[in-house]
Amino acid sequence: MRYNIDMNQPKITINDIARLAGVSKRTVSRVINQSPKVGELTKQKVEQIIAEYNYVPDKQARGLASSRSYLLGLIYDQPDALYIDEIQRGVIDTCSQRGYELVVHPCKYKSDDLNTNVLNFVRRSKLDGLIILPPASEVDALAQMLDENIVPYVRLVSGHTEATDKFVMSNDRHAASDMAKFIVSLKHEKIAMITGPLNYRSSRERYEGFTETMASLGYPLEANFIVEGSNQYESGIELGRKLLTSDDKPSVIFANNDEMASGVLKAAFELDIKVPGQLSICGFDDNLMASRVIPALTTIKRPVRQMAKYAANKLIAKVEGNNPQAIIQNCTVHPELVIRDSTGFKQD
Amino acid sequence: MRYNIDMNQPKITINDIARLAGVSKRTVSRVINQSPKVGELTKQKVEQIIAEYNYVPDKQARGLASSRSYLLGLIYDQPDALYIDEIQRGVIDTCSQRGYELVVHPCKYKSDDLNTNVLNFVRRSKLDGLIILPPASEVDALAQMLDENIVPYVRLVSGHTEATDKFVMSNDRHAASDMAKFIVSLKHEKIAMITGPLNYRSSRERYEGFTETMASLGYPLEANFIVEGSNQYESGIELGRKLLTSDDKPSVIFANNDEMASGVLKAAFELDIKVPGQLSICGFDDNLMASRVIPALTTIKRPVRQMAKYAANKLIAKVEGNNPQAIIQNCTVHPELVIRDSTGFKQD
DNA sequence: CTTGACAATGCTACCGGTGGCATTTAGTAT
DNA sequence: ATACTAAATGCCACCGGTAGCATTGTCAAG
Repeated sequence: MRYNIDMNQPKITINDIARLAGVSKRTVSRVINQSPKVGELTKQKVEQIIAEYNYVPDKQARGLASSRSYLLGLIYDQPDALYIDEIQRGVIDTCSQRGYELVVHPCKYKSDDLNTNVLNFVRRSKLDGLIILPPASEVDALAQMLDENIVPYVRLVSGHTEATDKFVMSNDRHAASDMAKFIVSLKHEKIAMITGPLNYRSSRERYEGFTETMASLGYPLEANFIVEGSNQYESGIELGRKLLTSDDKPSVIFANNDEMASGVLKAAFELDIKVPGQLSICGFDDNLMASRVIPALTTIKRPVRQMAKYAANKLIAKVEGNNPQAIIQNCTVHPELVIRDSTGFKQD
Repeated sequence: MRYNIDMNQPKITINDIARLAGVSKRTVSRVINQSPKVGELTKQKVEQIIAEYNYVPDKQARGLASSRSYLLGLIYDQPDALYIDEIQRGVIDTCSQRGYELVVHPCKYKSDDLNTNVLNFVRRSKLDGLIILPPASEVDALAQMLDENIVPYVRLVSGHTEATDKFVMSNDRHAASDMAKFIVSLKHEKIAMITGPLNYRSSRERYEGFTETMASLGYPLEANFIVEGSNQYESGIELGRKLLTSDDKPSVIFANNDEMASGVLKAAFELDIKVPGQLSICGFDDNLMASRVIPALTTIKRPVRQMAKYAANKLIAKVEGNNPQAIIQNCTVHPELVIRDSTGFKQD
């Protein structure tokens, strides 16, 4: 069996290519870097030789000379492995197309030394840029530090911002609004929401999108039907239990994410409340669990992979500096309602 | 606000350290690489300066000169994001301690060009070594190719092998055997198993461990109570449905993994079969879902993080070449039974 | 026919380390 | 004291690229 590449045979370098093409290495370098000041003819000649010998410039040498690494970093904290996995695959897709590699870096976003930690990470491997996932992406101090140190980055966030060069956005507000409309269409009137931590932008977006739409449709949420959770499963259980054991029970609970929605489901089960018969439950994210849980959750699906690709492309555009267009392109993504089995018409 | 590191201020290099310590850069290099041929006194002096100036050698320069990259690659395919996330965190833990970075590389393990793909990956970034996750870790052709190309690697697998220098192992057989004993202790007699694809080593280990122990305890499984699944959720639903609609129903189903066990649970729900009342269900892996599903699954927990650390340490040992001890150390991990709500005594 | 301007290409000094070999220093046997 | 050897350290070429500047070539304007 043969492979295209044989690491045993001495690696060909830019010098070899230069010699074979009968030009100087400087010219080969120009071709590699798509410099405009190369004769069309020479360019073709060199490119042909490069292709013929399957030459790939050495990233380390390139990096050493140009202080670049062709390495992108992914900063995340989130315990939601499914989300991260999806992101990674999306980023890697476009990374490998464009000659970059992805280095992953989990961290605790609310630790005091987040900044130092991340900066060290960048510095250790001379990373060319960073993609930052929520909730770390919401830490402005981090972004500011990166700005100060001239480290290119792209943040994935919920909500809208004008700084399109630094964000890939998800219109969670609109999606939450859709959820509100859907719930109203089911004739429910006693509606509760378990929000995420309201210091998170994503939580606020969803919360506001939902409650505002609800109000505008004539069903403003009662104060005691709005509770703030932690986005954790356990929090869903606890708050679900609380909502479902009060005298005045809601007939539908919208949770800020699927984790908590699953928790609510668990609480309902414990309390012997039928879903969706006596209670409808909705989540947000459409993570894997959402469809595995019984009954499967009605939720909102974000095009996570797409966001990842947007982010990678934008970041690479920033790193490479050409194509200013791509840098400022508005990358906003629109999550969609997914109706499954955890919701139903109001029963009396 | 100040950070330890300021990327704006010119980076200090080995030359600076050499000058400050009053020695040649070669000596500093020796200190960095822990060469034994440095005087104790000079060594301390240099180390002190290094610490004082927070000097970190440039990976690219180092790599260029020594043809190393301080980058480790993680090869995986598996759709189980939770598993991958856990592995990543484990690997990264030890990586960062030892000065390495992790580059991730998802791929389709049964594609024809797996070998070329992986080799390209290694070559592109001059990776120092590879950690290979199942099922890609079971592809011998891949390992062989890596051997031929002198790429260090460690494979994570289920089962045992003597080549302790190339594997981190999980004793799934023993764990499956424990599961068998547990089930027998619950007085069940009609026992079914949904295996994984039997061309996977892990599936065979679990299958054999379970059925052999069952037989030795006097409850050999009937042929029609052994069915082969794909490890996917859907497969669990389908096979669960099949087993539970036959005339002769099992009172317990052991699935090769939690994904399929969840599928079985779903099937039971559809068929209005109570779990664990009428049917007990067990899984394997203890992935996140196992505890979220209702009822929570009795399953087997692998110390995944630990395996990841073992793998990273072994790989680094191979890469660095010193410490032959660590290279051949037997890294076998023992998964444990986790009893939750999906199993119960046989009812009549 | 010169000269200038611009395009195309080459020369070469780095980038920040490593490693082979030379050199210096110190310790030991004779 | 002298020669010899091992330990400690320095010198310098090199890893494979990039980039500033020099050089060569071409064509049009003067």
